[in-house]
Amino acid sequence: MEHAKSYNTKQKEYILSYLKKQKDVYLTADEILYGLNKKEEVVSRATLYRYLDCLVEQSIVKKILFQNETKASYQYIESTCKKYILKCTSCGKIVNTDCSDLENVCRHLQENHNFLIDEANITLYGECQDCQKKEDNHHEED
Amino acid sequence: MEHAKSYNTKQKEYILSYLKKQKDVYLTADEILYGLNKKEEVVSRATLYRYLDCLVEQSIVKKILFQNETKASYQYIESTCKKYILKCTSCGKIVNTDCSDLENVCRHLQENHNFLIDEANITLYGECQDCQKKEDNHHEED
DNA sequence: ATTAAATTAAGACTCATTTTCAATTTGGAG
DNA sequence: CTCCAAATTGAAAATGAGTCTTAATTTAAT
Repeated sequence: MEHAKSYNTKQKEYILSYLKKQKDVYLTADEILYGLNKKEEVVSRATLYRYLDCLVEQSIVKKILFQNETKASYQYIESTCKKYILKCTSCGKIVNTDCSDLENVCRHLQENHNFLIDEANITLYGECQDCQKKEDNHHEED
Repeated sequence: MEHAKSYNTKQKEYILSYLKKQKDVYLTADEILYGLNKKEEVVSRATLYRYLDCLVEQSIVKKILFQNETKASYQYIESTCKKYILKCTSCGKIVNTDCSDLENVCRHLQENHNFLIDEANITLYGECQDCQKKEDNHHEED
């Protein structure tokens, strides 16, 4: 009997419904607090963190600590159908994709490397198209 | 002229040569400090962090913040020829691989999704072979 | 040997997150 | 509905990784 009984509270309702409304966005705790405050749905920082942990535990919310960031980001899992995250290390832009080739690699890693990838938890870093173009321009200017 | 002149010091020598000796291991700042202390090659915490930043900047050392960990881990880049990291979320084990399928996906993402992946910075999470077996056993017992 | 610039160590500081604890809320039993 | 134990909350203190400050030391070029 791991989990105790759970009570419904307005704070939980505020937090979860706020996250559900966000589309394709990863929000930090501060951003969530700010968004809720604007709606006058005030929740304390401690409660937010506590409930986020709980939602992550239940696989309702995804928690990501992007490389080179100090704050964690959260997303309601069904808010995007695209699974894989590509994050640009230059401008920070996030591209969600469903690339089937990546899916196939996961199958390959399972079958040939005996490693079962958690596909809901893949983030690749690199440079987006715009930033690649900017790089090119800079080189031409030199 | 961005960078000032750099001096050689025994602290830098201690840190870099310690990292070079490690094979296929990712070490936290604390682990590096502990290792150096044992060798009586004492370096202050501030110096360690400062020099690590510098090594990361120069792409001599790789810095990774694994999901669900609070401390960053560091590795001398040439200490493994295998590029990609598979990390087991059950037991924490790290498997380094060179899987060419993964390499091909990176090419595909460049050619078809216009995203240039940083291949030196790929970590996938999942379950290693041993932990998958353990899971199976538990299910049989139920 | 001199000296300016770079580096160091120690400890103060920051800031995201966690913990503590007293006060409040929830929901089931009566 | 009323009571009450258990769960939850908010405020503030605590934690802990990493950064910054400062005075003292080291480096290396002259």
